[in-house]
Amino acid sequence: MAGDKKELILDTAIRVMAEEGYYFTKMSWIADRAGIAVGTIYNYFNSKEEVLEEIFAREFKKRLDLLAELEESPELSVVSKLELFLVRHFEEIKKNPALGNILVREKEFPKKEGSINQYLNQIPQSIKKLLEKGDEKGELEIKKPDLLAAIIFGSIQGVVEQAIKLENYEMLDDASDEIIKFVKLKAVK
Amino acid sequence: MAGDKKELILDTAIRVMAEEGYYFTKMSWIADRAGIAVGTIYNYFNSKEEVLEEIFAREFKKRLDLLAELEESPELSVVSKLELFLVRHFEEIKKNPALGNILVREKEFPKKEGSINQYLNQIPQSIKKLLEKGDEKGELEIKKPDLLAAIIFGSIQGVVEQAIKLENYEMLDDASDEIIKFVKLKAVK
Amino acid sequence: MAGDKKELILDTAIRVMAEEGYYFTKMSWIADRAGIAVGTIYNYFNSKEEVLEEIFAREFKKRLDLLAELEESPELSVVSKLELFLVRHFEEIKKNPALGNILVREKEFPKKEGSINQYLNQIPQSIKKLLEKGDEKGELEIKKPDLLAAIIFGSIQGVVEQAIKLENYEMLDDASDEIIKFVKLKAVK
Amino acid sequence: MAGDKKELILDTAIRVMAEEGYYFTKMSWIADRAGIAVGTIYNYFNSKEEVLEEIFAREFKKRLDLLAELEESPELSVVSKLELFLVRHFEEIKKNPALGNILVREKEFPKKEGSINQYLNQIPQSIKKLLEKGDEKGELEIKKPDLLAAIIFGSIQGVVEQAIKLENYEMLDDASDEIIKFVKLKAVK
DNA sequence: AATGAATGAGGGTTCATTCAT
DNA sequence: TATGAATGAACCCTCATTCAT
Repeated sequence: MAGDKKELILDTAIRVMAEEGYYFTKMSWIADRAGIAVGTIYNYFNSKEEVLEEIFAREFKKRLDLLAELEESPELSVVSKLELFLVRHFEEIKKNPALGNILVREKEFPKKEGSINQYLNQIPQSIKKLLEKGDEKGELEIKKPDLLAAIIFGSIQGVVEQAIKLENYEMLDDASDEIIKFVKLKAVK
Repeated sequence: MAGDKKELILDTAIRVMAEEGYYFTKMSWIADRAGIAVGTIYNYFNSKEEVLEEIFAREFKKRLDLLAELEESPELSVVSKLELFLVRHFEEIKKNPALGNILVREKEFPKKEGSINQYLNQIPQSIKKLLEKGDEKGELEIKKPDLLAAIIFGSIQGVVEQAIKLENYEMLDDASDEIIKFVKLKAVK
Repeated sequence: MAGDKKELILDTAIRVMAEEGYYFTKMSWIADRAGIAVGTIYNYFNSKEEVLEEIFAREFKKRLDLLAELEESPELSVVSKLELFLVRHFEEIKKNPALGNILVREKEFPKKEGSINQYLNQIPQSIKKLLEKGDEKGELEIKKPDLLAAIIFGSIQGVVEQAIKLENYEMLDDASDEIIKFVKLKAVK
Repeated sequence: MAGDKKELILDTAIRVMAEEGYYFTKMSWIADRAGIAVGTIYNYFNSKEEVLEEIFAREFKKRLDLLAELEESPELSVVSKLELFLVRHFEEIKKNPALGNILVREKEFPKKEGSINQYLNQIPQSIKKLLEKGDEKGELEIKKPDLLAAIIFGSIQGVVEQAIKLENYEMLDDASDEIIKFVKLKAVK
């Protein structure tokens, strides 16, 4: 019940923020769209920023959990792991493009530490680790893991961004295939 | 002289916004850092948003001009064109990372048409056109130009973003090479 | 039983308000400290202000009752009456300094008539009446009863205030003695 | 000019807060009464609380300066010093009773250190020091300086409070005389 | 009688923008 | 052109109060 209310607020916030952007979104709009009072939002969140943070925290947790899970699957090749990650990520975005929009766009919190930025950094970090593991195992040959991780993460973001902008969500179906081809360039034949 | 003042304001705005983010940046901070009065900014710009827009307009104009120029160079292969574009872009970012930071991060203007978004969309559009040209000429085989353009543009953004975050600007030197390898995957042998 | 709950609320309110001040005290804090729900407070009081009013009403009733009782004791001199009043008042404060703190500090209700101010005015009024009675009886010679009552009432408040601030409650033991010396200055020898 | 605006705000704030109490006073009322915009107040003060603090700081500074000045006048007896202090204080209150009202009433800031409370404590402290000096010099015999200072300070506050409540400002003319009689009780023969 | 989540009016504060000098 | 004090609409957040359970 209480969980439902928090969920309702988060879902509504995602929709409003996706349409308007975090900066333009007014707490009262979220309340109106959710059919509740402004004060109610503050029974579940301490601030507007915290609402956005919770969205990021939840979604990035999902991705990081998946990455962690994949990392501990010795039977899978690194390339397969990455592929599985991409497929799942794009599936999620397809289910909720509004969410993707936010995840891809809101990057304006350069100062505060315990915030959105910490999440935004963890994905490329994890991708980098995965690539390095592939190098160690002799599966891949990675000279510049930071660069490669940056490219892969950037590709993911770029695809989501364009898919939403062009409202062409089919693009997401082929995206993992295409990005993975790039990784395979580094495969030790 | 008047141009100098406008330039001073833009340069200062880039630095402040890169550090703080557009949203957090106060007009008075820009004025203080530039050593001028707030009112003076409004002699050269109509609003805070316009300052950001001018930054985007200038930088994207540079890139779009280059792309247009390249497009009209029949002697160059499409891959070379893209490569030249990437090299130049990363060079510019290396010269002024603060600028890169802004270009990559400020995406929160979903509503207004005549704004930042129009620029952010033109680059992938141009890349797409370039790829399609390559396909037409039989140089490349591009099945999904939107997707590929999204990946390339995303890669560019991702590299800049990580280079700035990790303060590893050498990454930018190798970035074009790496991204171009990906395009070459599509080359008709 | 019901009385106990009301008493519990008042006691808790006194403690919280003494620590934080009426303005800063939140109804939820009182509820938390009392181990009850906020709503329960509203079963016994109509508003936050009414809680404070009840505290004032009760404490001032005690003092005014005592003053009325003393007034009707023809066997006592006016000086003795005042002395008894002071002794009892300071005893009470010593028993519950938190209460004294509130009584002395909360004076911010200048507008509403049926409120705290009515009580705060009654004590100096009663002191004044007592002094005038002494004058009529030829026991004292009081030229400016308002002024003298103001000084006596102010002294009482001042002593309580400082005793609490300095956490020097022994000060209260000697206070009546000292203040009464002042009244004796007006005694017709 | 800038000083004038700050003075205007302070004067208006004193009047509004004297009528309504700090708690009830809205920043917009002060602005309206002063004929300026709300924002203008914030060009001179950082918060509502700071407005009140400045009022206290200024007025208490005047008193403390006077006390310090008197302390360094070896030709004056301690009793004369106290008398001069009282006379001046009551004169000031008579000139601006609204101010007196605030000084006497606003006591609700029990937590924050660098605030009103620091001032409210300094006066009794200074009076205490003065009394102790009198004792050292053999002019007075003070057994309990804390208590006596509390009584004197309380008397002062009480007189101001009643004078304002009863709108009987003549009371202030006789107040110093009366209070000083009390101090003289402690004079060595 | 007790609960505590929901309410929403209200207010302090911010800050882009203006304009008289 | 440059200035920077003045402006006031706008918005986040608070918290006393309510009421369905």
